[in-house]
Amino acid sequence: MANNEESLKKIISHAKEYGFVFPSSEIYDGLSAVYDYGPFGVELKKNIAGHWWKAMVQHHENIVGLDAAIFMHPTIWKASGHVDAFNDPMIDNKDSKKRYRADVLVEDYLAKVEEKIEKEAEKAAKKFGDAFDRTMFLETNPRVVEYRQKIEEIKNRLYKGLENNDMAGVKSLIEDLEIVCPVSGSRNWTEVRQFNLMFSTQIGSLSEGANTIYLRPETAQGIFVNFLNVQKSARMKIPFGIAQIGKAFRNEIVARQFVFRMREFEQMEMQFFIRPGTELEWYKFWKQERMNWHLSLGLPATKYRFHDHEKLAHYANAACDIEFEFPIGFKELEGIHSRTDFDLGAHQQYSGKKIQYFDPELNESYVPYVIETSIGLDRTFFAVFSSAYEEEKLDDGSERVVLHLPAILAPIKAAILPLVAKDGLQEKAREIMNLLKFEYRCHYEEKDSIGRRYRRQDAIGTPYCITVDHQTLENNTVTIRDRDSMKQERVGINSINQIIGANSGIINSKGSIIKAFL
RNA sequence: GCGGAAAUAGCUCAGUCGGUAGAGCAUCAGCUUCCCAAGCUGAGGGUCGCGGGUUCGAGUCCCGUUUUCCGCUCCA
Repeated sequence: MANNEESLKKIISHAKEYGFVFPSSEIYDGLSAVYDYGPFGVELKKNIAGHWWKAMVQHHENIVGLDAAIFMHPTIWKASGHVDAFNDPMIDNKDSKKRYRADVLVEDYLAKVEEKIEKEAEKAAKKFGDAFDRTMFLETNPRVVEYRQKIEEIKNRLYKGLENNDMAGVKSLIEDLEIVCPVSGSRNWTEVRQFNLMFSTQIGSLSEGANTIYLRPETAQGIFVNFLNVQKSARMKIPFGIAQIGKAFRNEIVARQFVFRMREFEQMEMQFFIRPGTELEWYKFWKQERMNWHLSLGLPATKYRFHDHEKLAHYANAACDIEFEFPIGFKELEGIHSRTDFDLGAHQQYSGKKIQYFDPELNESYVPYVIETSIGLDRTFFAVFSSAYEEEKLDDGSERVVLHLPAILAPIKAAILPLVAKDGLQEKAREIMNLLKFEYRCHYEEKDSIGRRYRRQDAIGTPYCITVDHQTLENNTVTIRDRDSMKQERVGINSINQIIGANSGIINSKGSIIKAFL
């Protein structure tokens, strides 16, 4: 564990020092759990997203893309269950460290008062026997009336507080009632906090009456509400999928561990629509298909594992995670869920619009079932970056820091380096740079010794260094250096393009081509 | 959110008893022209996270706060 802590720190430092990831708003002390991607980070991230998009949309004829807006109609979040499930006021007891729903604490208190009324009523019933009129008693007995007034008062304050988002009011209610923690028995409470997972903002001018809308907490709903648009416009037949890459926002209580859990993050999701009854078959298919994609990146297979969910979410009838061994341990990287017809069904109900598919083979209409694959782009970045990082001890006793990034994902595909900055080598190197730069992101560098320049490229994961030397001027050949083996080969200038192209396809770190997606 | 630890240059860190802000690496300019970092010369870069307090004087002591890491908690 100590080693992992160390390695996480080193990875964060490296990410910052070499322009991959910066803490957000750093000059203002930073913003908790928000990060910015630097010049090389953005390239790596875009390459990951592009690779995923290709694997999903380009390589599967029955998957199409979508880019839905972050703002969506508020009712969508009612239909999806996000509003109800994540709107609770919470309070912690500082002594027992237990967390409670503030409204439940108050309701428990009310239940006790009700009990007292009940006891009074029982007592009176015994006393008066057959002559006891319960309704009359409840309305006239001074002690009971007092209790009932108190209940009304408390309820009023509670509901007013909840409705107006007045958490301080709810807190003072708990204080006034002298509610104690059932565990510690103390009244040492924290403030009441609304644990709403969703960020909200207002849309429309205030004069028109502002409406609260939410920043989407997942991209999936944008796909569901566009189901018919996509299916009809692209003439899709079930089974088919809709893929989307986009930002989502969650107001996490604890958002930590570098880019693993951020408040603003990017998801790559694909919802696959199928015939009801076929979901377990497709679930199995996508489980394997997605794992194949991960393995095609060439990171060690031992770093991946499935984690099947035993406790299923309200919408799912089968679910698993693909977990990756981050420096912080095995954690969720991607989720694969069989969501049944929960989402489309809910939107059909809430919108009042029929969301069904007419299946010509069955000659009937139905609400399709859904298999979801949802992967965190930032997490994939973290997975690739952290497992690529190596402090390598070399045979000559020296050390280098190298990122063994899959060539297809590397921010810079090749560095063009004149061996020395004279004798016309620079001009020749520029020529080669101009040949390559329209096809690949390349880097030209003439400063410092050649060895130092190689190391700099190693540190940002550039798979190839192309060195122009005096021989280049004579016979148009260059040396091409492989990042991982540090071996060099002399090749003709006109074959460079092909070499980079072939190897910046889908290869693993050892250089062998993975066939799964070719 | 609770508890613990930390915060000094881009990175890693030193800074003694409270007395003028330091190093290595990195960066930049030049020299060198060499196929795997650490050759030479020079330069830039810091309100010591931020705000108070104690003191003649605070990077150093005290309080608060922010951020980060760890544990707990939470997590569709």
